[in-house]
Amino acid sequence: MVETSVDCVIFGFQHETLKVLLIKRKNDPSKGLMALPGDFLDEKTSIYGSAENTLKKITDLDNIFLEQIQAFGRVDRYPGKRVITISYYALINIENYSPTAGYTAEKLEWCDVDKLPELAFDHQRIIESAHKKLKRRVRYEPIGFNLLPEEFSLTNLQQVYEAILQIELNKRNFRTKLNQMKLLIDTGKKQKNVAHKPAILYKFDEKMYQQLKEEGFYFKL
Amino acid sequence: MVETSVDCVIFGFQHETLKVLLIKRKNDPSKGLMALPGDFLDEKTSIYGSAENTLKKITDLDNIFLEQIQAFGRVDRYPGKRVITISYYALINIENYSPTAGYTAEKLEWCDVDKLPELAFDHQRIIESAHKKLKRRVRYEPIGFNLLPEEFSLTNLQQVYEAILQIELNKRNFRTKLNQMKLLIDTGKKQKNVAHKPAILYKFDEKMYQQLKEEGFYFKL
DNA sequence: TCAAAAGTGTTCGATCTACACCCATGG
DNA sequence: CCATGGGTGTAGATCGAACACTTTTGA
Repeated sequence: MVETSVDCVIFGFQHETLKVLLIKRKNDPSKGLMALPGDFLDEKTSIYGSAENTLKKITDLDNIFLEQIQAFGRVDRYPGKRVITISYYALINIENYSPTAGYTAEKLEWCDVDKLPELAFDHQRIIESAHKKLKRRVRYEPIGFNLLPEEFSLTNLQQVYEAILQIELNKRNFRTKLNQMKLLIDTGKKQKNVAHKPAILYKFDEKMYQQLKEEGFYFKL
Repeated sequence: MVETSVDCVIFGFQHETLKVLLIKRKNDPSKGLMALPGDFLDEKTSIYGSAENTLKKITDLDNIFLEQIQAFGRVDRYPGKRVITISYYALINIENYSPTAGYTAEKLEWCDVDKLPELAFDHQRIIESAHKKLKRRVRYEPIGFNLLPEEFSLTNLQQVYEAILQIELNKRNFRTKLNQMKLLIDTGKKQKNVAHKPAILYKFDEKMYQQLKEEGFYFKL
């Protein structure tokens, strides 16, 4: 019999770098190694629901951006028995996150996406796939916002994109493009206590996004 | 216990339209309905391998472009028991295809991708996902070639892209772009017995593609 | 008054689009 | 010699990269 699990690649953004939330496994197999949070799939839960539950259990967050990556199913990916896994990636605002309950016994760690420790099973590959998918998705859907607090500056946003894509972007052009899209609302607020001209804080215009989406618009960075 | 199956969306190109290969189910559940070819996953086969086997059994073809779409796992997607499915899509040259053995008992049919009959389970949704994924993939990897015979004209190729993307493309610009990419080899041959200027036949330059890929090139239609 | 980062104007070249035109073949 | 689809040249618009510049704040 083939068993099925669900694993989550949880991305966060901190100190201008893209992070992944990993756990230290407290049980065999691969006890002690770092790994993606996940669970076995049970008969009464959809796979998407199962990913939501995993996310909730570990971060205590609801209503998070969550998208399937793909299924991984090589015969030898898991020791001892046949387990295929269906992987999801999530984008969260690291400020809202609070490590909780079910996972307190384990060590939780935000790791740099390009400085990963040794990982259990094929989780390294899964994270690579997740990052690759994110890189693509981010170019034609405005999902980068999910990694930021509700209010953010344009520089914050640019840094998110630079961290995800691992390239430098031109400030002038980045701002011009974002302006054209009309997806940002000026909150009227500004940064405080910064030793330079304070940046305007924006928020993402969810309604405009839905509207543009229906018109067949697509976000192009 | 959750069971796992693999389903294949097999795309072909004929009469200037994009087609999907469907079977008529000979057993319950959904006996008599049209559906995607697929199989249950067994313990000793990778999911990719299982998709390859399905493809081989139904088309007798090897070494085909085959890519995972995603897993579908709503609780009620399959009647009577819990079955999740992992879906793949394939691109084949319809001329090479020969319906064979394992499936002779069933009716096989190439259906227009936008005139689908009533389908079993959630296979309608799976095909829609496949088409959506194909639309995206085709814009940054030169996979359209897989739907054509070894030698083809530029008009053939343009029609493939128009059928996949369901839009009209400008002849002049399409050709200019393809020229820039240097992915085509002039075979020196021409069409015969056509009542107009015969078109030059090209083939896809596999080596050049690999080389460009390593250099980080990306095909942009 | 200085450093630091926010924010803007503008030029230049590449790319995309649209249209017009010529070419080779069978009937 | 005509209809048909193959194949090309080019002007104008649009887009993106790059650079230099002004602005506002805290120290």
